[in-house]
Amino acid sequence: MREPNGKTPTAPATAAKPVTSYDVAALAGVSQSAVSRALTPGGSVSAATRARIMAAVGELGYRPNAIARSLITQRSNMVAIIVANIDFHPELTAHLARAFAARGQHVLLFTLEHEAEADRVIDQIWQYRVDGVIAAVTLPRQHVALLAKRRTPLVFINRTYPDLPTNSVCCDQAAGEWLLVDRLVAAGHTRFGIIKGPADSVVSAQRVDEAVSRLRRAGISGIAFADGTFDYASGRAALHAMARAGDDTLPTAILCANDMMACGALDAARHDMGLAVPGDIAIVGFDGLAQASWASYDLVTIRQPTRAMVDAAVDMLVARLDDPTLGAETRMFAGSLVEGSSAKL
Amino acid sequence: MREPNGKTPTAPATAAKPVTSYDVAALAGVSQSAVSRALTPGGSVSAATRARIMAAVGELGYRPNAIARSLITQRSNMVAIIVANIDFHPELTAHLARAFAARGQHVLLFTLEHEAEADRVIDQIWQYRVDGVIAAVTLPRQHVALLAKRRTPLVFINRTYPDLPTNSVCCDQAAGEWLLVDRLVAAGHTRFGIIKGPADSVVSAQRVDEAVSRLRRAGISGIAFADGTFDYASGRAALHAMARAGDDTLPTAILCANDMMACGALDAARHDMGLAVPGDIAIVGFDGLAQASWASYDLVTIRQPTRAMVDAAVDMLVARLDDPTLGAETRMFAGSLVEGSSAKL
DNA sequence: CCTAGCAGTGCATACGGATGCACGCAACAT
DNA sequence: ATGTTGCGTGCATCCGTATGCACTGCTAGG
Repeated sequence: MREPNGKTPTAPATAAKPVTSYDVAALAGVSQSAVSRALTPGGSVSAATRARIMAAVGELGYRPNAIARSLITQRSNMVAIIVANIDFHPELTAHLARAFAARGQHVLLFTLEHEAEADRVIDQIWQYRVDGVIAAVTLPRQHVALLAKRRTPLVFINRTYPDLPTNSVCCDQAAGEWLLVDRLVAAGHTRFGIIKGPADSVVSAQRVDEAVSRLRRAGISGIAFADGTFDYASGRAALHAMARAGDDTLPTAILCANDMMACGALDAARHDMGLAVPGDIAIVGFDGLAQASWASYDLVTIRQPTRAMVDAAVDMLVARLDDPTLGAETRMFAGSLVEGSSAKL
Repeated sequence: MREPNGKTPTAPATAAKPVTSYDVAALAGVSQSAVSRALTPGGSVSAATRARIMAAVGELGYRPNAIARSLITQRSNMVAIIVANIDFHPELTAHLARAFAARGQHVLLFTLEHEAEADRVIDQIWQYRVDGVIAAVTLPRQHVALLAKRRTPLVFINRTYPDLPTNSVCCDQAAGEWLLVDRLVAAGHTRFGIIKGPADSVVSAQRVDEAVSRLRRAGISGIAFADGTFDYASGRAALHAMARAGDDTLPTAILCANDMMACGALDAARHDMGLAVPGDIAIVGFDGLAQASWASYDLVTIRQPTRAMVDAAVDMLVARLDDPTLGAETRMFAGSLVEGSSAKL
């Protein structure tokens, strides 16, 4: 059963026992180590032997077992990607997957809805001995420390830990918000509203804080706030809430913590309240979401250079796989103003 | 170096050699097999021993090595997900990831842009000895056959192979298109246009074919066609192309192979051509994309029950992991008509 | 002609955990 | 007191690949 019998030189369509390097070695008349060396780029094998082995590989349809290889080499060639809610940045995940595939790394995908799930995820990540981690979520500090202790490279996207040496690739949220605020102020707006993202999102907090401080600096007070959860419906509801709270003094400019909520707010203004955008009210977002530039919205927003950021993150991680002694690094990218028609600038 | 010396009862913050079940065994004063059994649900260990082992596990921070476990158990607890272009169905990937996480399976994500990449992907999948595969893309028949031969369960989403016994979870595209066509015909439309998806997409082909045959059946001919690539810009461009080609006889109803192109077509009509939707032209899509129901678009479309389909696919796959002898099965889901305002029905 | 060097090869072992098997020991029935 | 269960435990082995080491020839240098 173990040995191929003489009647079936080519593999029969039955049962298909997993074919190992020993099978290849037997067929090629060499040792298992020769097979291993023949398949390793730097392996020391004669051309003739390699040819015989390759022929056997082809005949048996042998593929090395990555699991077994990982066990011995102590490298899984897998990286974990942790995203908070994939719906919000689909292109990010897609680009990451492609970029890692190009580097010969495989992607283990983890999505979490609440920070509490981070425990479970970190546990799994560790068990699978991934080579590195890309996190587009905020992880508890103890987990960051744990990964550092395990010498597992970790690169954050759009978040940093001021007191922890972490690698990260960020879009300059401050510069982006300042630009938006400055342009809106210059356009004559004095009554501002801000639609926040979820309370546990550092990205939202950062954007909102920067906007507020910049507004204060411009001498503007009496900012209206409304809470959202980064999704369309919450942006739409937030503008309604603002209208209810502010009686008839709705702000003339609304800063949204992301594009999706800006789209919701825009629809609330235009469709629900019959307001003209940007005539009666200006609405701006942040992210550079594809849909935000669709003609019906055509948002004024800050576009993050997602592709470049992803490439940088992958570069940074791969560099640390090759040389674990590299120190912490933060690469900052500038967002670009998208001059849409949802605000007169 | 290998043995913890007396000076550091708790692990020092340096170097952090990987801790194995042998380390735990030594600390707890038992054999390695006892450790393994203590961590296995059905393991035969006394309560006292288990407690000692668990204490040691906690002290050392031991986590079993999933790679090593996979090697011996012949189960990686990983499933591969292959998606064509994650941007188009972000929620699909997200739901899959969550559903599998809930079943204790991990997700290896593969994205491909062209079918040619399937070779590479299948190779990788095989090397990692994944337990199963979910494919939201069309794979070459030889690869389907290969996976079947390797006894790797495979579940397709929204595609079937008429002559191959494959598992799949589908949304009834025919019923959906028929419903759209019937309603539009009943509403009095006689001049139809169809915006196709990419040529290599079976989903597009299926939707278009069903629409065409239903229109013929209703005695309608002279259908205008335009090619798209499933994305927003191509939908917008397609309507322009149709207007150019058809001189001044633009169809009064446009069937789009997906929602994203429908959004593009709608913007082309409304913003570029100054047409009223649905007054001058009716536009319908297919998918039930989140953005399609945003107020600015409010598309008439067929919503696929994505969550239910994903759950079904995961159920189907997991069932086949537990019992590989299960036969091929296809589960069909009905889409639901979303009565938006992009067409008068 | 002798020896150093080197390319090729096989042997043996390691990676880390799961599991069949045998054995020790206690509880129970006879 | 003896035989029968059966639980808890350790020993040994296995999964499939990579790699250090020893060994074989063969070539080149002296």
